[in-house]
Amino acid sequence: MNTDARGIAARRAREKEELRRKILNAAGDLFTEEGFDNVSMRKIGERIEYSPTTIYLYFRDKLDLLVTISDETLDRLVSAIEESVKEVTDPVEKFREFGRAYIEFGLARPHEYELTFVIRPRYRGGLDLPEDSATKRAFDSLAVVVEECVAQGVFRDVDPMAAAQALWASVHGVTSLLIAYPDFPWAERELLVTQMLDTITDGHRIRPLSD
Amino acid sequence: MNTDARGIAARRAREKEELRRKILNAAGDLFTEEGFDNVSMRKIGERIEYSPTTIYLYFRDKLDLLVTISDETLDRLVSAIEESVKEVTDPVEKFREFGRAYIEFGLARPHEYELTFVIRPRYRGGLDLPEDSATKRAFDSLAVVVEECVAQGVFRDVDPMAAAQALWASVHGVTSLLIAYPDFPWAERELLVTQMLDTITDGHRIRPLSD
DNA sequence: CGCCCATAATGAACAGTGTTAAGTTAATGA
DNA sequence: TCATTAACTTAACACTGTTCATTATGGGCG
Repeated sequence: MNTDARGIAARRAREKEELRRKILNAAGDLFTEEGFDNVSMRKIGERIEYSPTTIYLYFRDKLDLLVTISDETLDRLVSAIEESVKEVTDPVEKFREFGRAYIEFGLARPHEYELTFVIRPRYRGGLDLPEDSATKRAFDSLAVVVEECVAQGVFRDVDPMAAAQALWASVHGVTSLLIAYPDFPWAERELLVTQMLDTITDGHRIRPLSD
Repeated sequence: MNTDARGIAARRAREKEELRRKILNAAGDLFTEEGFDNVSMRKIGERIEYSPTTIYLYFRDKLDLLVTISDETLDRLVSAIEESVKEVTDPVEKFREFGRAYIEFGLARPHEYELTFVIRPRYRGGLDLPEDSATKRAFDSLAVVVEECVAQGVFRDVDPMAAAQALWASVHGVTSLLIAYPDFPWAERELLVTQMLDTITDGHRIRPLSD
């Protein structure tokens, strides 16, 4: 979208986009402050100093807000992972880094993470993976990393996609549980995460280091 | 609670308990049929042919229903695991069976599982582990199994509690994701689960089977 | 300039929610 | 038989997401 164009129509378009962003930011902030269910359209309206019904001129409904916000979170998660991973060359370490970066992102933004991976699917079933989405890209590149590990003879001949999905499941598990049960008597967080990543990585190895 | 006693007071107590169960069953059925958020106290009342407010004579609020039902689910989960595990003697296989039985239970009752491990913590933070709870018992015995694996020299000298929690996280991850994203292009379910459990188990081994 | 019209924003309303408090009914012990 | 108490219901409150008719606003055009 060209936001630099001049002229009246362009200014109007800019203003519209501006308010859209304002709504999105207010909603996002409120969702993370109070939790999705405790945020009403009226509260959002109040915060941006617009009538609640104005929001409906910019978003279909409350779920549309959730989806839009969580899509942005998804993009940021993928970016963060790609950023973390691109420095690592060894494929096995790269595999491990995918998991580490994922957990780090989620634990740094617990509310956004929950919004995206826990709340959203309960309203909108599928995490669809259009061919060009950042999510699909991330998944594919993780599968490629697994293939490299196998090709190098370090990993057993596992199904790369299944291995990628299993890693996702594990890191999502630890992330979401740590968020959901903050008062559970967890083992020291660093130990828990490290040990999990070690175990999964070594579990794929043909011949792991014996301590 | 003595439900066999005779007399008027006893009959009354029985009737009260009966209605309590009726409410619980109706609520539980509705929760799994329609989802927690889509079930209103009025709907529950309608199903049992009582006024909605009657429910408040038996349960503090809607959350109390959720907590009570999910506590029962938790008990059944633990029982199912104990049942599955008790036949297995080899500690490593036992460790694996903990995970397998957990996933099996969750996938067989997806709505109950979600209610217990996804929805409930979003309303009531802590999964508290009183000393005598079934949950605590299950966790402890899993940690013991890990200790046995270490003692036998099969597992590396990992922190048993961290290993138990990491296994929980992984199996919760795969269970909850499979439930939450039914339309995701998952690898074949059996393969995904088996490969995950293999990986985690082998990841703990000092000397795994090389493929 | 002054009118018209599209666009933006709003207020009122609807059907639904969880929950409380006052009111009604029915069964019991004295 | 009567008063008491437990069980249950009715009415209401404050709130929700959302729709629709209404009002304001500001730019294009005669």
